[in-house]
Amino acid sequence: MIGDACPSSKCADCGFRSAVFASLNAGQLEMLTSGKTFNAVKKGATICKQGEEIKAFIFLRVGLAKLVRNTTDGREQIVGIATPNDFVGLLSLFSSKIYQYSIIAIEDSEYCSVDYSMVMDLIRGNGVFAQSLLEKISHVSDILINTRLDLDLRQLRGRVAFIICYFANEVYGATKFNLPISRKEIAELIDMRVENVVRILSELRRDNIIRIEGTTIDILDPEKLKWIKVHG
Amino acid sequence: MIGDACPSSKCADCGFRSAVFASLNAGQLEMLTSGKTFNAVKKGATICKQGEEIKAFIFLRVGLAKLVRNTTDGREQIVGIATPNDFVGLLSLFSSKIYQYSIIAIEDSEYCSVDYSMVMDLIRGNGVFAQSLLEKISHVSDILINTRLDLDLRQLRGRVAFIICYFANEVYGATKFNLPISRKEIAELIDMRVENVVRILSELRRDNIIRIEGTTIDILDPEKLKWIKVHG
DNA sequence: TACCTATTTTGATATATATCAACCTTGATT
DNA sequence: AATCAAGGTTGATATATATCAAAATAGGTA
Repeated sequence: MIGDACPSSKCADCGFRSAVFASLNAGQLEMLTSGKTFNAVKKGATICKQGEEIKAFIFLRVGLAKLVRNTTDGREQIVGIATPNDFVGLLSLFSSKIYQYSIIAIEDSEYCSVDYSMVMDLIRGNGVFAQSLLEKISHVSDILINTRLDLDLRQLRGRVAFIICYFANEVYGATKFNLPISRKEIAELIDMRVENVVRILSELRRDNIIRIEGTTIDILDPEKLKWIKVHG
Repeated sequence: MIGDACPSSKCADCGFRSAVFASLNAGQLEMLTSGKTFNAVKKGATICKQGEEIKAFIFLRVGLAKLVRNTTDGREQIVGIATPNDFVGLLSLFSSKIYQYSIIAIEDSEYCSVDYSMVMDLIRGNGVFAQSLLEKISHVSDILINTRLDLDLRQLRGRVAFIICYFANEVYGATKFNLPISRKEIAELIDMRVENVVRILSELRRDNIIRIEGTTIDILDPEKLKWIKVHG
């Protein structure tokens, strides 16, 4: 499960290149290729653990993961969802020596780890790369903060609608999808209690706004759902 | 009020140098010195406005400012407080062409503006500078996110205690201080209603945990306040 | 001073959310 | 098939928070 070769062994061919590594030259890409580690993990696997030393820069290539924070009083809080190409792994990379959050796969996933010191060398040696990394990390942080602020303004109905829209629009790009997280995890993600998540989902179903079949959610009335997300 | 000369006209002598600009060489510092604008503003002044184009990198040298977000439905939300040397002005600098938040002085303040393109040039030309900027922005974002997540776990009593402790410990370093923001602004900062802010402050006073004299707050029982902040 | 207006404060009440308890599903295991 | 554990669901109730109304206070201005 650890340290497999990357399917396309050259990082130059990897889909990620366009995203952050576009500015690297041939030599730097070669360094990256030989220094990275490819990993494939099953749903539920821990990719990195809160509190442990940061040794690598983590890239989600395929799949889905949750960022989890264990609070001092023993509760769990889901900080956000990491999707391929969004560089959530960057989050506290430069501000701390230890991971602020755990990253746990919520779908079968593939990711690459790039040695921390190698990334630092690339930053110092390539200003354009540094700039693009600044833009990425800034963007990821901004989205996270703005999402949180948006959620804070809403009451529970609006938060649940928000999260359904999020998975539909941002993650799956479809009105019908498999919810990758449990009711309890939804609760941890939007700061509410399991019972209320369930209750509100039931209400949305009763009002024919969504259909729930097992783990599948089907949005029947996107307009009404959006209205609840904004006003409710 | 705009474009005054900086008291110490060379950025090399400025207290900020140690913070981010330590890695700049003489020529780069000279460029910075000639390209920056120094500003002194009164309490209440708008330093930058949400939605406007980002043209400069803003540095708070002296004073205190609030980051304000106007929501789509007309409410105001205070994202955070900017203190001298903490580089809150960095927040969305690299992820957007427009300011995500307004910055408004809540005490008489002084700040410097550095042209956006100049900062970009420095990043591209000086990897160590880029790295230190990455660390700063990452740190600022991390604190903001973690604070928000902490607040989200608490109920109102805990949030009010949190904010009192914040001003006492992080901003003024004293148990007795002048609250720089109104009750309404406290409410906007920690997502609650003015009436409840007032009510809880009154409770804290009644229980001899704090004393309130006009705009001054005096923490009488730091231990109890901390307990409420954590458990309340 | 007298007169505004905004902020602060308190109380009564409605609404939203959490808690507690019970039961139902589902999937895994024996 | 029987058992079990975990997640899911619903209802009744307690608690927390928002809303509405009204009064007190402070600051600015004619």
